[in-house]
Amino acid sequence: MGHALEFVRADAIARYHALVGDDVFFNSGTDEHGSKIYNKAKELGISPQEFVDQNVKDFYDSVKMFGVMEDIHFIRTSDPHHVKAAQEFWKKVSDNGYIYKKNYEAKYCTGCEQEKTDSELVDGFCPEHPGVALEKINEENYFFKFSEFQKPLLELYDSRKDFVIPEFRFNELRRFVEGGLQDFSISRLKTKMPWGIEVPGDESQVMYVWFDALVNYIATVGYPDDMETFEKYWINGTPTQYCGKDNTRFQAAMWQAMLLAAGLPNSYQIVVNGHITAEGGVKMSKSLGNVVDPKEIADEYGSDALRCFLLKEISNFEDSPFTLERFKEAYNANLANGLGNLASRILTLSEKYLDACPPIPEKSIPTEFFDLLSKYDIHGACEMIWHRINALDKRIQETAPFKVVKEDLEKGKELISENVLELYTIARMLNPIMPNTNKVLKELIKANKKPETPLFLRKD
RNA sequence: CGCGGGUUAGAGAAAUGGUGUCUCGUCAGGCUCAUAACCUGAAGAAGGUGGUUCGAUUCCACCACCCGCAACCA
Repeated sequence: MGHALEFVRADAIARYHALVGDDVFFNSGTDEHGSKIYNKAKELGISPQEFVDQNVKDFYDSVKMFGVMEDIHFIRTSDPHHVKAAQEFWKKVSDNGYIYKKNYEAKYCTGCEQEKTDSELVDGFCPEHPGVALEKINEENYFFKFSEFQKPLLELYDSRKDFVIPEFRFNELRRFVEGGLQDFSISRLKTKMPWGIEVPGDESQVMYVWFDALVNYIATVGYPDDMETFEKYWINGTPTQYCGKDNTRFQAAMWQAMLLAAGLPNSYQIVVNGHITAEGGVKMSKSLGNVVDPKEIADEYGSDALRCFLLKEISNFEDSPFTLERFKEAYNANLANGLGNLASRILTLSEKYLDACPPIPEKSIPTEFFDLLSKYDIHGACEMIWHRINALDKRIQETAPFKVVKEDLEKGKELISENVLELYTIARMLNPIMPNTNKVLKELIKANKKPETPLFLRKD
């Protein structure tokens, strides 16, 4: 579900930019390297490549499932182009003197047959094998001189007031960087973890997964082959990254340091979402049985309904709960009783009394709406739409065109036309939020036809 | 005193230094164009203690509770 949230929010912003005429390059991708993938594939008895090839289908499915823009670019970190980009990037960073080889001491739990990080240990022991002493194993890894980037990063943060959205995440990040940075291991011995991108000039090592994965942001816009596209969208554009709050450091600190190390311009903005939780703010987890599958929601209610919930009911940046109960409630209120019913009552009148759809003005979306979206206040933008929906319902009640039209046809037609036009504006504003509904509603209005079946059927 | 976030009606959210807004739910009334929908009205709320202020839900301090993070899983 968290994945769906990021996908849909990024898509809404991309659609907003497209709507105001910006040239949008919208990208998403999958990390396909790393030990998790490798182990899982081994478990299934297939090659890692076969495994990720299978997984990628889910990803393409979700484009439809979540109503994501069809011209989205999609990068896989196992793409040859990405592999080349990652190696090229590595060389750049290495040539600039920010990569070195160092002995790396790992703690290995013989009980789990796994390396353990300090944060995983409890009182110096593996929590699952508290009696078993940890073995220390040594290996040579490549390290990235992250520590040298404290100052440059802080300078970057100072020079870009809105570099990380929202502000409180930015503060959090700044504190982290101010607290001092340590160099990171960025490679693994191939003999231990063969599924990764080979380190240039060293066949015995592969890149550590996040190092290669982060490069996808520039690989997708052409780096290093198509520098024209790269220049257009990365150097001269406003490359904006979306991530969950758990990913802030990787995107807003490490990746930025890596870009500096390679002598490339930084990202423009990092937008950080909160997490979706289950009932009561607890984590969604299979063991607790509180997982809600976005695909099931989209199947039953449609992608627009899912999007509407994720964009309108989920907080912009804080954690928010997603439960089936809340979803249904919101669906019935916002879509069935609200938007759907409103469209139905207006279009029934217009089909009956108007000869054709009244002339539609070229532009009618208020600039305040775009202002909200430019600040990533998607929730606020939705509030604005639903405020208009409510106001229109109210106006119909008060002006009673259904009554007036029987006494004074011309006056009644005038009232109905006004309502149709307002409905059209609402439909337009739905473009970034609910792209299908935006289309369907505009078509109905132009054809002066009431919906044959309810736009959003009430569910009990 | 490791860092950060949160605490607003029964539930979920928003805004705000001066009548506290929205959605769901509850109660009463209205309308009939509409998807048993829609409109109006009512009841119902700021964790605690101090401080700044003419005035604090909003700013500050402290306390309580909840939640993230604390770096090689991304």
